Amino acid sequence: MKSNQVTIVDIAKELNMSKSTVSRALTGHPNVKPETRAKVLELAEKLDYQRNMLSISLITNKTKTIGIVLPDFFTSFFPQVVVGAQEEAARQGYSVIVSQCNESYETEVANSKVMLANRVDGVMVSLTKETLNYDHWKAFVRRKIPIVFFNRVCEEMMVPKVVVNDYDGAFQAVEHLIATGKRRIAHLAGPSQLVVSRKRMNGYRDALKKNNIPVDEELIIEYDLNLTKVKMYVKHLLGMTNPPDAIFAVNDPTAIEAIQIIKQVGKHIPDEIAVVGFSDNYGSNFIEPSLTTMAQPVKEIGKTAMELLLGLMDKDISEWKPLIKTLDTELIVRNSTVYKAPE
Amino acid sequence: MKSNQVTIVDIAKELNMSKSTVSRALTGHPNVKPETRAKVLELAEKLDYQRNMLSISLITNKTKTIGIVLPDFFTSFFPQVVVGAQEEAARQGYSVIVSQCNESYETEVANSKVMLANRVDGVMVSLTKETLNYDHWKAFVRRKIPIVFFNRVCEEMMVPKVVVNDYDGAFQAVEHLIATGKRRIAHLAGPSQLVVSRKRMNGYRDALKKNNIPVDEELIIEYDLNLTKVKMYVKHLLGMTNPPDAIFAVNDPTAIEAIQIIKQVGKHIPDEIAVVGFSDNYGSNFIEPSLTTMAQPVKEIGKTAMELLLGLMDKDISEWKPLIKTLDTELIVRNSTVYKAPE
DNA sequence: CTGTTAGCGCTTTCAC
DNA sequence: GTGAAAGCGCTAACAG
Repeated sequence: MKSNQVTIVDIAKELNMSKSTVSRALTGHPNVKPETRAKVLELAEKLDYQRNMLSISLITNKTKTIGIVLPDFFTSFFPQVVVGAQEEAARQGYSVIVSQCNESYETEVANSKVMLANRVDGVMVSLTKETLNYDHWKAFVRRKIPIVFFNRVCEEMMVPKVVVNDYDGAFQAVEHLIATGKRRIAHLAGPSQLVVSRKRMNGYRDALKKNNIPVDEELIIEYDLNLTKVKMYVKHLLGMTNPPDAIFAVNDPTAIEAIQIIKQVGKHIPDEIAVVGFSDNYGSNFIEPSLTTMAQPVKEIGKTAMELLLGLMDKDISEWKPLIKTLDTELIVRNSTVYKAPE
Repeated sequence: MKSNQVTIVDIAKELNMSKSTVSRALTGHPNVKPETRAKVLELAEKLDYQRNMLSISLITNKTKTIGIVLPDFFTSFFPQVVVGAQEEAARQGYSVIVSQCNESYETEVANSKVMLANRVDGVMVSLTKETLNYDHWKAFVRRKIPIVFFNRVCEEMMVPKVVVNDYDGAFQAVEHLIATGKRRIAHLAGPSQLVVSRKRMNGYRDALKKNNIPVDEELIIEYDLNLTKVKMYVKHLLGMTNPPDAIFAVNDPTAIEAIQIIKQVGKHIPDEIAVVGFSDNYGSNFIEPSLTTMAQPVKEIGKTAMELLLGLMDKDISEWKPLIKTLDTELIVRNSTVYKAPE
């Protein structure tokens, strides 16, 4: 089956010159007679010639393609990260292969193989909540393919990472609750294998301690982020003899779920129980009451990770400093902690 | 700079055999002595050999890669479509390059070039709201690269398309409003260059006509989907001497925006004014009041489009029937049209 | 069963 | 300035 794409040979034949000349004309090589170049360019334009990156990649051993591997596409978080990353990649002449893993470790491994087979020049990775083994990513380091983690990072690998100040964010969020008069603050935490979960947990604990509020382990529920379980947890918390007066949730979907349960039960937010989330996902501003949350600079995360990654491109592996970029979160106060009547 | 990846030559040299034998062993060719194959496979495993798809693609003129071009990543709609599409692609051994265009025609054109340069085997496309010229997509047809449109389709190109029954959906949505006793139903419509906008508009008009409700052009506002404008439109509608008692919005973000304005103004939903959206995006179920909407089978759309596309792969261009697959929407009745107290 | 050869589309020496 | 030849990593056609 003959290709339908115009090649350099086609142009060379048509113009009765060598392919090297055509190639030179096309790539802007200086040693070409202007007249020749013009002829080539004109015909290329006319025939709608497109360079075949495949062959170039084969020669240069570079594909100008970056792989992005994500745990999920469910909330607005990761898609927005992709937007930021893709913009930066495009700016530097790279394209992007995205795959999401449905939070499955197996899919993550499979996706990493796809990236390898497609010879990406680098990968930007956020781990699934199941991932405990990193061999498939270490393979990239072994092959000297740059890798940058973001959000859900792998602590044991000495490669660049982009995170937000989860500890500080959680700390601030909890201090905000304390400032509004709350004292029994529960924490719906994420699974401890995720660094973000642990950091947010620590921020939560330290904020309480700093304010001389004893940490009540009964108020801390660690779960696997399977949202269907939130109902049970919230009901349990509300049914305690000494129930919490606030909930700090590890992320917005959890917080939103919690708000809905609390409303069903008929408790008043924020007076009886306040809620704070994390990330400022799409929807958090229009749930009723609107959700107070720590906003993450989503596009910025994508952009930064991509910049870091592309910066590694020409460098030797020895220069891959395990640089950790920490971006700032921002507290967005909404009605789930401080009620403000609409104007 | 030497590649860091193990090649067939490396294995052949190590094992002291020809590269063709190694290649055959690796690809499962029958004519290889089991013993030889075992040796090759073992070493390949040990050296962590990965086939270079680039060279194979160069030979076969197939990349086993599908491009997906989307107008935006803002709502949950397109990311979810990607999930469905990617699953199906992976199932059939294809990987996927995704790019989103920020609703910009120029970016769409640029992205189409990237797809071409990367020699994708096919593309799945949903147009930006700006796109009026389709030359960049027609180039794919000219090169016999299969193309399938979905959601925001190009009517003038005779290629397969995946859509939902926008007309029927709109019709049903409006009839639902009428069934709840509404008579003055406004329509916040999308830009008329989008087929979906026109179809939903027609469904709206016909539902009114069928129920002997005169179409009042003053109640129809066509806009460019720039959400910041919704406030003005809704205030205008509510301020009319004979204001509408319901709004049918072209999509959920518009409807959600409208609900927030209506609440600000202090009108009661759904009694004074009901609202219906389209798509059942993430968030529509937990806005207060929750949004009645026509749900689209998102993942199904992605899966179907990918199936259609991959089905075209071995076919000659003459067999690309301009098949249009229409998937069904489903009315989800929530509190923005029929108030139901929580249990 | 295995080895040799040619070639995918392009760039890049090395000649002239 | 331009052409000829080699080669990126792999497969396929042709010999043995």
